Amino acid sequence: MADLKQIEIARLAGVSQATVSRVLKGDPQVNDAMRERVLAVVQELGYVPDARAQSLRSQRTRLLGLVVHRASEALAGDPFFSALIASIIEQAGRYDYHLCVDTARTARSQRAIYEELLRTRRVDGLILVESETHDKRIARLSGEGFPFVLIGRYDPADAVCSVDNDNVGAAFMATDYLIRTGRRRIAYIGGPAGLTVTRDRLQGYKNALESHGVGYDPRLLAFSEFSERSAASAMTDLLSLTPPPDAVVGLDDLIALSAMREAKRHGCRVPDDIAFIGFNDSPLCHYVEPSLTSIAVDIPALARKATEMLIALIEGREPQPKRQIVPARLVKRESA
Amino acid sequence: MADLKQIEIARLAGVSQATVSRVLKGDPQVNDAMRERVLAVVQELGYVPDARAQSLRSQRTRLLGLVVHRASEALAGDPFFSALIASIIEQAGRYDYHLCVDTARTARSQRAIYEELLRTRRVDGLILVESETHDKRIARLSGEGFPFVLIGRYDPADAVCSVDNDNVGAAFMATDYLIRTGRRRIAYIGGPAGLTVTRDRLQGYKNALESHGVGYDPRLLAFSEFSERSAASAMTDLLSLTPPPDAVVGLDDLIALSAMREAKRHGCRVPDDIAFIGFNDSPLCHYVEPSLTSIAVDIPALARKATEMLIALIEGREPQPKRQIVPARLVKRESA
DNA sequence: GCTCCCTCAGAATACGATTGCTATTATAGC
DNA sequence: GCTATAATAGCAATCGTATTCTGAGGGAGC
Repeated sequence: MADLKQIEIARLAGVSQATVSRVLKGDPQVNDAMRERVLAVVQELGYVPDARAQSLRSQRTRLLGLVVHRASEALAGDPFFSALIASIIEQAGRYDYHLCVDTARTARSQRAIYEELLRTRRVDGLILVESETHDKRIARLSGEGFPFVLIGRYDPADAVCSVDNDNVGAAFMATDYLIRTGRRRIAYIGGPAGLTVTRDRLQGYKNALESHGVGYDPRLLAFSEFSERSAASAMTDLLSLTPPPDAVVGLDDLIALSAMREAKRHGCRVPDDIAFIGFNDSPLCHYVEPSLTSIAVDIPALARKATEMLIALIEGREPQPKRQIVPARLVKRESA
Repeated sequence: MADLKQIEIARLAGVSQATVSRVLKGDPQVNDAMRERVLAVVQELGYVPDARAQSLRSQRTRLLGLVVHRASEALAGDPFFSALIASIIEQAGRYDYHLCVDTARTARSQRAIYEELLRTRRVDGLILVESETHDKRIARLSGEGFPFVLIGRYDPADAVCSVDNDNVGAAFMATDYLIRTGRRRIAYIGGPAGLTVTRDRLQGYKNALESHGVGYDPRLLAFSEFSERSAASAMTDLLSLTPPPDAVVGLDDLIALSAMREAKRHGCRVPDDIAFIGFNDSPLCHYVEPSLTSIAVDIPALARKATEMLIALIEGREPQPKRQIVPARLVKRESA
């Protein structure tokens, strides 16, 4: 059953191996009668071509690589990644590609990823997620002309293919919603100040304030590390203002959630006294109390665009545009 | 830089291509001086062998396949899978293997997995997660002698390699704990009835009841899909019993949380009126209110054993024993 | 000095599928 | 009837590496 080769099919069908190959590739230069004959044998024996040989000959593995720049422990707890992986698998499958996933946490494994996946031609292209310290790698990738696409990072300066959420628009949406529902002293708790995502969402926040003529108060800005304590402490500071904020836009669900907890601990009622909005619409949002209103990132769209761009690159087409933005969506729950 | 072949290295080092191959494979039958000479050229040019050619020649791709029998939407929200994937990647990497992930939910994708991954020899072996008990594919895999390992399923009858949590023991632990803390009408919300994990945990639940002489009431059993709605609806049904349950063992954290939420919506106080225990100890458990007591599954151990067994099979060693059990641990929080 | 053995590197081949080129046949056009 | 043309299948080279086979060279032992 297993371990059949084209040449055996050819022998049994009384044709040459080249003909079997042509039939399987759907080559029109094959007579119908002969095609039938070959297909009958293929069907009967359940022959499937050997991907290894095809890869060598065609110089294509039909394998995409997904590299996540995060330690596996951090990856482990984050549902964003299982969603992303699942979506990419699904999209890749539509084009007969498979997905090879790797994490690049240590320096050693970073080298490993790039060398072992890419230079060895094990995959036809790469999708990179959450790359931060990789500037040199990206330059190298571009330099070698290897097909790759970034998710969640962009650099207007370079002509690299990327897909990202509409962070400015998403923060605008959150802030706009809060203003429309009567909030006026809206605080923003960002992540580390250096991150693009922190800056972009701050911009969206400011845009919304301005578009409604709501005054911008820099004291309502806070920047937090990605830790529960840091977010809680930022919240405490905000609550000491007079008057205190009546709403908070958090950089992500965990920051918003930690802030919300802290506010409750200070006796604030949510959403009556103060409203909260997070980002990512993680499963967490459903389960906390009050449930957290959040800006949903359209992960399937992110995956679809990234996959399609990458496959286009692999197959020699030039994707237009090189940078794609996926719109976000407000998921209203109890906290705002 | 790219697209170097052994033969070019050979030419530059003034040796034959075979020698280059030998040096790279660490063949001892090669003179030190010549080895140095070759390695110098390899280093300088940054040559890496082509994995496609190696695969064809060696009949090994050094790629493991991970097949998850769940729709991508269900996979998406579940942190268990990102943890599992991350751990398997890490373990596989220690043996210089990479991981190819696929989902198998639709008939089309099932065919895709088995035909395209395995029969095409695209991967050297498979790890199957959450396969249903009556899976014909598994019989076929065994029949064709392909290396594969099951996670979360076993069948004492067949000699298939598998790794599983101690589901019976874990559910026993949960139920036993509830009984010891005074609960008597303990409900069990399983997943789909065909899954081994559903059955095993049910068994552990029954064992605990029996060992304490607590009566077993089949009306306290419910089976849910992996969706919030389904779990909530199961909970609603359970609450309509008289008397209602005073505790719930959920198949996983998401099911337990959905049920807990639903119970609270019905006015139940947790844990006073009703206690909840989930499985997987996902990050979620910390953040909900009350925080969820959960049975922690040792995912890294699961991944390590599965990966090691699979690689053993691939490399022709017979793993002993064929079935491995990973113990669980109770993480006590507020909900029970 | 000769044989024997041992070490080691090169030549040749295999892995299984694809594809450019060629050979054959059929058909048409004159 | 003969050539031009098209249709179609086969031959053989090729993809880049691993490995078997072969042979050259050197040292040891008599």
